Amino acid sequence: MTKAHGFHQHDHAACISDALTTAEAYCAARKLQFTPVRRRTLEVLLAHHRTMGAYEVLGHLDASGFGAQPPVAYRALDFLVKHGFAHKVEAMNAYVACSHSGAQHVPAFLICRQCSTVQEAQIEPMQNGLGDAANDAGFAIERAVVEAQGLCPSCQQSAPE
Amino acid sequence: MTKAHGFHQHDHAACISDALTTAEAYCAARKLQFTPVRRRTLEVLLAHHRTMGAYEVLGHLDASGFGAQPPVAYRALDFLVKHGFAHKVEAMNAYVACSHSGAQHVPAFLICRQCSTVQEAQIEPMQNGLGDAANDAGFAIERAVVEAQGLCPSCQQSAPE
DNA sequence: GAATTATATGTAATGATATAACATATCAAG
DNA sequence: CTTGATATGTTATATCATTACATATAATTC
Ligand SMILES: [Zn+2]
Ligand SMILES: [Zn+2]
Ligand SMILES: [Zn+2]
Ligand SMILES: [Zn+2]
Repeated sequence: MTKAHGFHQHDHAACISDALTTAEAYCAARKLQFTPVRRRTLEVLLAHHRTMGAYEVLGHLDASGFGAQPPVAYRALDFLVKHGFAHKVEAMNAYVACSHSGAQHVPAFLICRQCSTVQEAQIEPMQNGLGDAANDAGFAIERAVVEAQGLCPSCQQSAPE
Repeated sequence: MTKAHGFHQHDHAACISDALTTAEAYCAARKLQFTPVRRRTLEVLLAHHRTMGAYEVLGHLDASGFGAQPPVAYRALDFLVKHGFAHKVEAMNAYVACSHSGAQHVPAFLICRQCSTVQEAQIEPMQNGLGDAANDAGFAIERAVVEAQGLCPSCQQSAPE
């Protein structure tokens, strides 16, 4: 089975299973608790393979027998984001599974304003001009949010404006 | 009078008056309506010289005799953002007056996680690796959000952790 | 300059996103 | 087994943002 991954197709089943295996191994190595609700949250993000709001994720967790209140989703999502298994897309207040699981990276997103599809890209940490600005200011960067908004290939055709 | 601007001091009164003059001229040239509520909103952002939530801005507008309901602030802020007089810091759901008023630019922010001070920097649009990723994907970038989170110079001393 | 259209403002109601606080349960270490 | 740390569940509340609609002002057309 294939499914859209960003703007292309790919083997979705393998993609899910790889990401779960990677997360499991990462947690085992660091003695992090990859608990059922955290695992299920990652599964939900991976299965949908697009950005999801916390309440949408929560609906799936509730349906799977976990708690039904917002902190259930927010805590699991915070765990996944903290350890790099998922990212928060700040411009959408939404979450997405990481497409480069395992690799340490600065995530960057291409967000289509028409169809809301999001593709994760990788950028060079200090090669974006921001590093220079931070050095000049004496600012110590810990995390970077890089999000581009525009039109994806297919939406450029349907809305050529 | 001087006031913190990002991480340094500067002549704040001149900074406010320059930005208002620039906005006024820009609007006059394009026949945009720089109405009292829009002007006051920019004044409020400029006077505080830091990020402000929409409801905090709304409080000042209400106190100045404008409407007291959220759309009053959101509409004025949207106008300012649309025309480049202010920016939204997505990672904080907050707004800040532009520090480079008049110049067309891709805004980038250095956000201190401890004191919440935000400094605006400028980056080269297509020189940040994101341009390459977008070209590869056939994605047409219209707008970019670039926000670095970390510790500002003074907070590095007080929290050297 | 009156009629028409577009733009802007004010308000009420609601929706969407996120956290604080606290009780209970489970896990890790001594 | 006891203790302390971590994780989960629930209630309530805080914070951010929009829809819908009425009224007012500005720009355009005749
Ligand atoms: Zn990633
Ligand atoms: Zn699209
Ligand atoms: Zn700016
Ligand atoms: Zn600081």
